Amino acid sequence: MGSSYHQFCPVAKAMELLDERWTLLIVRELVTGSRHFNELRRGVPRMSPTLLSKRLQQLVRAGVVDRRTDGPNVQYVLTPAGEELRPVVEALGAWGVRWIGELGDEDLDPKLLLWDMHRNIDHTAVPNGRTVVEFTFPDAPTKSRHWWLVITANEADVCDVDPGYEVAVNVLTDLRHMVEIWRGDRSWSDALGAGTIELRGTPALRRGLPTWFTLPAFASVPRPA
Amino acid sequence: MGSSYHQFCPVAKAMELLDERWTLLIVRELVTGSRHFNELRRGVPRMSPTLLSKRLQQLVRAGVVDRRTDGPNVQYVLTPAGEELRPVVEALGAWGVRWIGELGDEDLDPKLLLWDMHRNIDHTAVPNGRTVVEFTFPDAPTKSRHWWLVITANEADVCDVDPGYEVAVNVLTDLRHMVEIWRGDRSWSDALGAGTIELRGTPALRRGLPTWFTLPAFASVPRPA
DNA sequence: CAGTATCCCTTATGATACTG
DNA sequence: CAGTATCATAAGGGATACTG
Repeated sequence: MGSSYHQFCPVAKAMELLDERWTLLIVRELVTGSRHFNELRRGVPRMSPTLLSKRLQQLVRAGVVDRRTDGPNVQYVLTPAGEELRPVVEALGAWGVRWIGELGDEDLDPKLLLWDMHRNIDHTAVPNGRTVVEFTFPDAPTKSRHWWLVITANEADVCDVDPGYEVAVNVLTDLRHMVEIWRGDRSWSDALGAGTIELRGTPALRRGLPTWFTLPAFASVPRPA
Repeated sequence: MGSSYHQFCPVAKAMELLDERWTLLIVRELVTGSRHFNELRRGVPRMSPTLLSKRLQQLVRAGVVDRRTDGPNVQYVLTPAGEELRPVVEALGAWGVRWIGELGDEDLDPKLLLWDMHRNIDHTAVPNGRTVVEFTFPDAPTKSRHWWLVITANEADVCDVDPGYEVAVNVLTDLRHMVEIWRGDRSWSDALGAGTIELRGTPALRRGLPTWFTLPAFASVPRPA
């Protein structure tokens, strides 16, 4: 646990738990719906598993997370106390998207982007059967230039190798532009109009694609003038 | 500045700035209205001035705080971006007061308590002229057992030595109980009824005293059943 | 009042490899 | 899948004293 501030103020008491590196990002992952250890890892890929494990234990001890085991099965679930951290995460997201606009190249992780998109798919909007979306980031290093999202009725998988299925739509854009759309810094239609992003596929599928994804909540936060 | 999470998520970007030790407590102080270096210090007494200075510089660089100089006079003021951290601080306070109830003895700092009370006085409720409130914490070590609040029309001073003026009301209670009232864990009337706190003075002044202070915002947050 | 200057030292955490 | 084990480094930060 973080060391004490020696203050009775609830802000200080809350931060004793929450100001440690990574902690609130794990809460964010849990709020987003991740439950399994390796699922959480994908949301915080730069964190060592040792540290993730330690943080989860701290959150359990703090009463924020419940660790449920069912045989070999392990789940991490937010307690009521943890669930009430959602407004904190949302407030931070809203603030961050308004006031920390500048992203470094270091912040642009295609794997993280695809991971995030894959769990925000509106399956009711995607055509029936199997739909494959290919992402091509011409500016990315060779090995992280191509990604595939394989979407079925109630699942979606991220691939960094060609799964071999027919591609419905190919999304061509610089990684940064795709991230900007995803964060709500720019709308699909703006980016398409400006030509910073290109969709390849049948007109119907190209028109449909932007509706297949539900942008994160903070994307709709109005930006400062 | 805190090191990068290498994530484009605004929660992560926000936390790169805010998850460093003390940072959000300084923001809390600024939100509360403190402007001067030594005024801020009193709100985070366990922080070394070097570190406070460093944090303030970080906040200035991040565009959250504006450092204004007028000759020898220095003021730290929240920018619009900083002002918008208020909801974050409030969300943390509301969460903390609901879910981090247990205070260690280490968290009970009488100086901090008096400092916090002194800036939350409703001067319109206090009798005209000079009003002195003495606090006696029988459980505290000798040197921090007695405190005085000297309230005048538009000022209030905290003293740890008897200022010599006539005392209007003497508040007698364990430090912990006073903190509980201040945090809203318990109401004045509850505590008075239970006898965990005692007021000495004329009936009118004793009745009036609870109205002289405006409890912090989080005090009114409903607690979990 | 508004900070700097040092100094030491713990401990947090990144990196990597490994296990049931 | 769900973690543990180990290690070495950096640096974060506490304490204290001092200055214009």
